[in-house]
Amino acid sequence: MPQRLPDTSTGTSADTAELPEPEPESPHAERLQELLAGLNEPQREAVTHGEGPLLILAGAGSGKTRVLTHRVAFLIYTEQARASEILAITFTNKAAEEMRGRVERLLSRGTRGMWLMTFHAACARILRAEAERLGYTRRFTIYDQADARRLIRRCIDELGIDPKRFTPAAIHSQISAAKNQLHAASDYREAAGSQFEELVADAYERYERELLRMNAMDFDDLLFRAVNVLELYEEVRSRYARAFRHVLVDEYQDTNHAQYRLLQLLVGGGRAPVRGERVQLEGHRNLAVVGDDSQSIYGFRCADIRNILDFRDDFPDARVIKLEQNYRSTQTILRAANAVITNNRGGIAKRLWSELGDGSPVHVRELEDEHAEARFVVGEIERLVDEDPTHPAHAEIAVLYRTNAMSRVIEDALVRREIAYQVIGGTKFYERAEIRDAIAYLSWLANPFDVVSFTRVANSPRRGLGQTSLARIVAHSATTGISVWEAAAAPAEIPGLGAAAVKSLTRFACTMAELAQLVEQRLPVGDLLEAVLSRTGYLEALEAETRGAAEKVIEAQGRIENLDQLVEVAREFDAAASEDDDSLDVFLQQLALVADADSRREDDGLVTLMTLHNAKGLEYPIVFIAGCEDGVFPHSRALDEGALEEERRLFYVGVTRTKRELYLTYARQRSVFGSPTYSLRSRFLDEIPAELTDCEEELVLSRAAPRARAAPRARAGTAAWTGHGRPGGWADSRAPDAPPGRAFRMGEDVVHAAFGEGVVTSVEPGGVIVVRFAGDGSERKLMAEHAPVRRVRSG
DNA sequence: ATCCTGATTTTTTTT
DNA sequence: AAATCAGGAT
Repeated sequence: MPQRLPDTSTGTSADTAELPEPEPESPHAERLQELLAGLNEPQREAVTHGEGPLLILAGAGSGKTRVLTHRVAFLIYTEQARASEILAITFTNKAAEEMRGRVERLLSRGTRGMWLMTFHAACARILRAEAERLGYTRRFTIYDQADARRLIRRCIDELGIDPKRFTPAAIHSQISAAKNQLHAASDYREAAGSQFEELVADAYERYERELLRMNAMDFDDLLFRAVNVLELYEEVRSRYARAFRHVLVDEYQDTNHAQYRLLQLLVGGGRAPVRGERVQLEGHRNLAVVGDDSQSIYGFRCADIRNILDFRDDFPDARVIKLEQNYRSTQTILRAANAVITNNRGGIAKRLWSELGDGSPVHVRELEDEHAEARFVVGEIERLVDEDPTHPAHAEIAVLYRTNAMSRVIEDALVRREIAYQVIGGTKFYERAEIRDAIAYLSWLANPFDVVSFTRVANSPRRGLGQTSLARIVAHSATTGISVWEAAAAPAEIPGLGAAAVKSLTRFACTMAELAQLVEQRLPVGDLLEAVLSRTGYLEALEAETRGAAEKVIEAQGRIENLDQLVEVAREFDAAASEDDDSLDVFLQQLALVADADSRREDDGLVTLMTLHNAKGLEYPIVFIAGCEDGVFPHSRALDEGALEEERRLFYVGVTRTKRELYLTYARQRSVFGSPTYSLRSRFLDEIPAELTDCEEELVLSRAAPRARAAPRARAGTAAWTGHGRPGGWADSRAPDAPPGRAFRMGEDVVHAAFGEGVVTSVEPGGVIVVRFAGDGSERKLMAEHAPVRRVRSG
């Protein structure tokens, strides 16, 4: 918020570069000594770097967060920056919280005023202050993935696009990618080469119009619009650029183009101008980025690894510091990780080393199926906790997996053995229907144009306002240009609305008008939320269910509990928040950007379960990685898309979470979508030198022929044919490192020697693609490798 | 408008 | 196996 931005008009006098060595009599001298003690040489160099660009290449476990937090403290102690002049960006809320806590401990005081948050949160904050310049109000709504997808679905319905042929998800991911490259709808249209891309352009244009009309932004817009506003208004850009005298970015390898551009706008610098691109900006260039190209795992979110690889092109004078000493893992684990990652090409050479000794070998286990795997993991956890000489606590153990769906079986096994655990991520608190309903009520109160929230809430609880009535209300608001709120307030004006619907809507609008009064009166959001839940009849409807049919009772009770929890969250917010005029907006913004309420707890005697992606940045003495099978990890879809190297980096991330004991397990058989699938052990397992593992038979065989053991199992995989009509299983998709050009993607235009032109409507495991042909409209499954089919060059 | 049922689809990964 | 969807009956 601009009013909170410090006045930095006073120039830069004493607080510039030259003070790595503190004056002995400086008031902070003692604290500075303390701060720098215990850092190794390169770490200290990074922490005490003065002004100007800084690239820290930080291998896994090399004390990256330590360097960042200490650097922030250093900047403040040496008075190179005040708290409010620091912008420190992380990728996840979890990381931001972690960092805030550690900085507070270092400074032994609060960090208020410091912008320590995710990219998205920082952008949202900038936009709440500046969005009016772009035609939004400051109370704009943030649509999450699900909301955005609903809206896209409506757009493509209205365009008459067959949602079977082009799914909302496929179109959304195209639009999302475009936004992350800072391509507006018009840019996308210009570049569109295929029929599919033309359709996406139509959808994109409409979607954008709708978002603006609804005064709403999706996640990608937060970045895109923030960049827009900084590019369009030099005065805004320079204000923020001056305000943030030091910008620090964690996980820089995961930045995408929009994020990259945002940073350039804030600090100046940038690559040589590309045609049509405005680069080369004035600025203080106090940008410190930390990252590890080997841990880049967000390519699917348009992360561009070149941002870190080319940092020195952007800032030729950048100081580059490598952190290569690992303080986390045993030598064995590091060797295993390094051995795997060397199979990737390119990247920045690093020599990670550790003084922690060899430790145990990597434990590799083959199990019959996912249930046996889960039992093994749980049994081993019990054994370690009871028998291991180090007596690890449950909290020191993490179980990692590739996809959220895999947690279930492991959870079951843990429950059976009565071991307490926590799942990070997965089914998120805020994705539950009742929570989303409650939030939608609040969103519509805050933003009367928010059609998505209105349609979610209007008939929940049941008020007899079905699809047809809702469509009429929305259409009326669109044609007359009034907000849905206003449209709903005057039901009689809406053409075609039935008498019953008019009556019902009148009542509903009245209730909402009353609640809007409460918003006007600045009721604390906790109280407001309670009022919403009771006056709209939402809670009542749920309570009615607890007295109804037996099966639904438990569920309804759970929902009520969840809502109580949300009220609790709101009350905590009220307690913490200052007396803001717009607390409802701030609260909603916070909810939109914080993924899960039940966040990670420590020292709680809980085993932790999470996806490999969620594990980034964390460490555990004991780590299990389950599902090390080709097709699962590396994921079959990643293989199809030629993203093997990214999967390998993900594996690297998983392995390097481990301090001491690493378990890699795989199952010969696993149920996928309810039907049994046979698979081979992950190729990544074979990339670990056998002498580092405890699987002795493997040692002999895999030296001779790495796939020797796998081969017979490939034949065992013949059962896949008898199994459940998934011919080939993963075995065929195994064509190692297939050139990325080979893989077909959904929506691509292709031409077949016999059937003519068509479009890829789905990509299946085993190199099978489904193509719908324009000629006769037929849909056929083809083996991508062998069928006489090729991609039509778009354009 | 709502509810039921059978069919179809879903699983990457996250802000 | 679970969740969502489409179509039809009430």
